[in-house]
Amino acid sequence: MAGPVVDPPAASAVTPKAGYHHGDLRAQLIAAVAELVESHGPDGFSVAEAARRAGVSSAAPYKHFKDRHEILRGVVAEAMDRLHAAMEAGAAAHPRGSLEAIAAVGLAYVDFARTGPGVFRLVFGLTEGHEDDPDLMAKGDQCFGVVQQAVADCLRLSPADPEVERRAYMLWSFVHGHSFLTIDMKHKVASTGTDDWTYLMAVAEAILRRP
Amino acid sequence: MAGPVVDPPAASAVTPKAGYHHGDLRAQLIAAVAELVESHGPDGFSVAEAARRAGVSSAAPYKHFKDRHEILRGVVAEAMDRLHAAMEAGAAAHPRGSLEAIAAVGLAYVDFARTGPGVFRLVFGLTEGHEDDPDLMAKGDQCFGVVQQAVADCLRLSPADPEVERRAYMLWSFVHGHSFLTIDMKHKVASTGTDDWTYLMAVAEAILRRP
DNA sequence: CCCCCATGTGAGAGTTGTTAACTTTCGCCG
DNA sequence: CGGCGAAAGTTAACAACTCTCACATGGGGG
Repeated sequence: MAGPVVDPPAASAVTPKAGYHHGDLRAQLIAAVAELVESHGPDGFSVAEAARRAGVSSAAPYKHFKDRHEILRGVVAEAMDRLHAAMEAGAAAHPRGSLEAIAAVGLAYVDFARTGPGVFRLVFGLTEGHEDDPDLMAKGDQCFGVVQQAVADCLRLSPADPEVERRAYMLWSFVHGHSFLTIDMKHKVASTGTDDWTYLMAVAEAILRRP
Repeated sequence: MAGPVVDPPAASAVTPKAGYHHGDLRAQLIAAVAELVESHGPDGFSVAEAARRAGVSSAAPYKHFKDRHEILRGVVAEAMDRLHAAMEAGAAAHPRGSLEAIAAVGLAYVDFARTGPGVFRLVFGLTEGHEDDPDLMAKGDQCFGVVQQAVADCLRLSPADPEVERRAYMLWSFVHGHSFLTIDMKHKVASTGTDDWTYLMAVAEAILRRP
């Protein structure tokens, strides 16, 4: 790729290092890359620029990551952890088995997408050399697990019940689709006619209170 | 980027040119890029490699596209046309206003995603310099229009009716989400427990046969 | 206290994006 | 029919980027 990747080649939110040994480079690189992905799209980042932002030479990142793809994977892993935590928190904020708990999980998902559309798309668009990174797959399953558990609680069934899996999948498609559409079409917002919470409650009700 | 972008640096499905003047370079570049995106991810393509595949010098593409982003946009535009056509065809294959017509539109969508996951993701992940390319937005609206029309027919209301918009959006979220999940988790397929058609019919019914 | 190795630096090879100046070919007009 | 201008290709060049290798550094465990 040619041309400078960013507008102000310096200046960043990640505070640079202190001495020769950085002490926290790996995390700072991930933060810097997340920022870049957010502002310039998934292929609008460069290892070099991330290094610059962290205040290290352009070769330093390769002590922590095999190649640029591995950095992306790092960003995704971190993001999925955050997503998982947010979903758990959403569920925990309401009585177990309530529809509210389910809607809250969905809302956490949508909020996650809206506050970091670039990273969100990265998370679900990663298909380079890591189609089946076991670590990422595990984290993905962990997230789905939250939905599954909430649905199981609501239906008073085991999480492994096929009926639970079916409805959890339905719910997730819905939330996932809404998240994507909502960040793709920032124009014509409020296509739902209502706010997210009401919308998600309606969906949860429709999917869970049926034969 | 470093390193060759593809495995066999030559050999391609797009047959190279004939004489000095290629005659069809623009289209062949788009085809080549679509192939690359499909096999190496959205940022796994390079203008140079696309040119190589089309049998021209690496500067030739710039006679047809301003920069690499414009090539991507070309790929997306072509893909959206195909998607739109497939959706229309799906709707046309069933009686107007039937649930089947709606399910068929959804199935076209899902099939499109499945047969070209890379391009599909590209279509809905394009956020570089063209967040609001009027041409692409128009094509997007065209696609949503098919859903909207099918829903309107089914409910016997005007496509502009807010109720139609609301349900069309719901339906689209669902289909969109299912499409994404289906290509993301190729593993644990058939999470729905049924085939796509049955699934989509159930969803259409649930969303359209309600207060 | 000292040495070791994880973590940094610098230079360099190879690739890419993009532009500029050129050349070739096609079709059209006098 | 000749030539000419625009469209479409080529080569050359530059800056940036990825990634490697040999070397430097310094903090923590023996």
